[in-house]
Amino acid sequence: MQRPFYITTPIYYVNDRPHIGHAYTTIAADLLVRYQKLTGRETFFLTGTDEHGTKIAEAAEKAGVEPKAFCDQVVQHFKKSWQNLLVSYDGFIRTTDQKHINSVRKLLTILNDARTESGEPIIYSGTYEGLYCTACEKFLTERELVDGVCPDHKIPPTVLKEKNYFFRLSAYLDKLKKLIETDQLMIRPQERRREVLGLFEQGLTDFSASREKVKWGIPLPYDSSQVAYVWIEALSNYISGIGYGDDEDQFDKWWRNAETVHLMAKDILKFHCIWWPAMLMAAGLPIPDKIFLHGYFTVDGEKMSKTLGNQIDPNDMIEQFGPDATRYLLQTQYPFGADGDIQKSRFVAKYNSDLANDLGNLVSRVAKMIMASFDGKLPKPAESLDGGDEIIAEAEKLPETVMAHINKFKILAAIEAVLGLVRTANRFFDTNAPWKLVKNGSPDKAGGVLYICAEAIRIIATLISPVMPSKSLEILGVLGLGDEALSLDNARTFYYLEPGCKIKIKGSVFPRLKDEKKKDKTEKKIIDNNLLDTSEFARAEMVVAEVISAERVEGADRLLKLQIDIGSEKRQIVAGVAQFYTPEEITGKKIVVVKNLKPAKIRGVESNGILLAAKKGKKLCLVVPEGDLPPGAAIN
RNA sequence: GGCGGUGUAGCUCAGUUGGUUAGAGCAGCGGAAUCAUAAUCCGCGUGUCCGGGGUUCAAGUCCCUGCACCGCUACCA
Repeated sequence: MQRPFYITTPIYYVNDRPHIGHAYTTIAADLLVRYQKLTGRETFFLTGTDEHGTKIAEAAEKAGVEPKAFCDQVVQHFKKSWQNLLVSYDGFIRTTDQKHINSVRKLLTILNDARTESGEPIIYSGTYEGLYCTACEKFLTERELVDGVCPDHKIPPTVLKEKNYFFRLSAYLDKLKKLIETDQLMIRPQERRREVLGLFEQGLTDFSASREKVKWGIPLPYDSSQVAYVWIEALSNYISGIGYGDDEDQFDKWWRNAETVHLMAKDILKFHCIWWPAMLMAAGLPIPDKIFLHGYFTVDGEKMSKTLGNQIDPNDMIEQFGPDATRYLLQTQYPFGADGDIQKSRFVAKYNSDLANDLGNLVSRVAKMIMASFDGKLPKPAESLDGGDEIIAEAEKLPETVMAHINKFKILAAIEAVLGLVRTANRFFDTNAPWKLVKNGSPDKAGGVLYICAEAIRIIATLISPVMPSKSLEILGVLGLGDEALSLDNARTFYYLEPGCKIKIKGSVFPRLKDEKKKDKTEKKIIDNNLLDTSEFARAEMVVAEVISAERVEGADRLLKLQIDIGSEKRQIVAGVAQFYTPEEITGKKIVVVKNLKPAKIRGVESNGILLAAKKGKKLCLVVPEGDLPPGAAIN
């Protein structure tokens, strides 16, 4: 008997609607769990939402509702999206659920009482020092500051200390490192595992376990003036969602006795691969078995961004391709785990070649011929068909091949293996040409060809069902089967279909799509939102300037410090062009600068203005006046 | 600059612990067939496996080095 299988996605922060990134991870998890289910394994799939924190509280206030009510609304978008994408989770944990809160409080209590092997408390009190904006009532990172002031309130933050509890991560580092090295905590892909091990070399410090100033959160059981730190709270969802502190039997089953897998994108590597196992060790709980971190994708070679207008909305894809093909297309763009590029132009081509031409057409030609030549009844198998033994062998071997890939998270390889059988079946159909056999008076032989193809289709539909759950059922329906047929065991055995069973097909399973480009609509929308008033544009005072001298800024490889002449005066600016221009090259050039920009300090160097340059990918060019104009000439 | 990654056919990528003539899909060209969603099937690729060293009987596959690119990170007003 196999161990039960437990898989999670991260919980998603509800300050955002679900986007393609969320969808990608969640579809992958759903697909992996469905494959496990095919083998007959008991499975549990947990996803959910992260709903605490200052940002949420603020967003709720803006919307004029209580935080909880605000979250309730956003959560519906997530649930709806997952439903639309055929994601079938077993648990949906919200960090505002009472059972989550209870669970976190239990964990915190245990951690607070626990001691390290050398007898030190795991949780200790310390001070956190940071930049605090009194108007926001929150700590800001240096990165968030604009010109050294709070971007919202334009006031400088004060350096403030607050009491925090800390988690003694340092006590677990050696042990944890060994667990990772020995794969007892299996981190995949390998490059991510190396990255984690690299973090140990770079030094890891204890982290905050609580915050004092945050209000929307879970108060510590032992100090109600503090709230559990976001990562402590969020990571706990993986156990609160399966009964920790609530239903011990369930927790035993899914955490202590199951194979536990966390799936996520690589950005949250440190928290999951280091903090989370350390917390569990401190609490005396088992660590997860596997952590898989998939990569990031770009769209048409560029990072997704609103200004580029190259985002992919899962809902748009569903509208164009349907939920099954959307899942298929997203998972076949590049290998799972690696970084990759999604090219929208490939969607239609891939859909047509794989799904319409190969799979859909196979189903169609086989079913229609059975209907036309065999009265819609599945004919009997026949002997000695050209390539018959080979296709049967390939089909019977396929379940093992597919699962071997899936168990290594090689989703693309698994899918391609299934598609291989589709191609074999089309080839088999062609070489035996049953339509000729019918005409030549060998209907039995023709029937045998069709029987083998029908069986291949059944096995294909079963093995692709985790990727395309509803389309697979539609295909099985053509063969007169339902979801009871969906199991790996059934896929392993040929001659499952009874000769004589009714075969019927209505339309096309995957109708061919026209390859046309009609995305102008969305592009226009984005431009409209960005329209400027003439007066707004005029606020930027641009002038021609001459570079008098230039030098590199020490310790920064992108920065040049420029002394420039703007006619009325000489001033200094800092520009991020060092990778494209040497100081010598840029000296003497006439450039365009915005002169009425707030002064700023960059890398400790004062900058009074910004120069104009055009950049695309790896190329950057200064914007220069086409003719000869003196410094100070205004640009309108 | 630090850490990590990548570099194989026009494009997207496979190439397992080093071992025979380096593969697949897509696109392209030519042909066959007409059951089927103008879908399918067959044939066609001498690719400096980024460059340079090295280890080895043997390297796309290991080691060193250089270059290019990507991600995170610091700095990009």
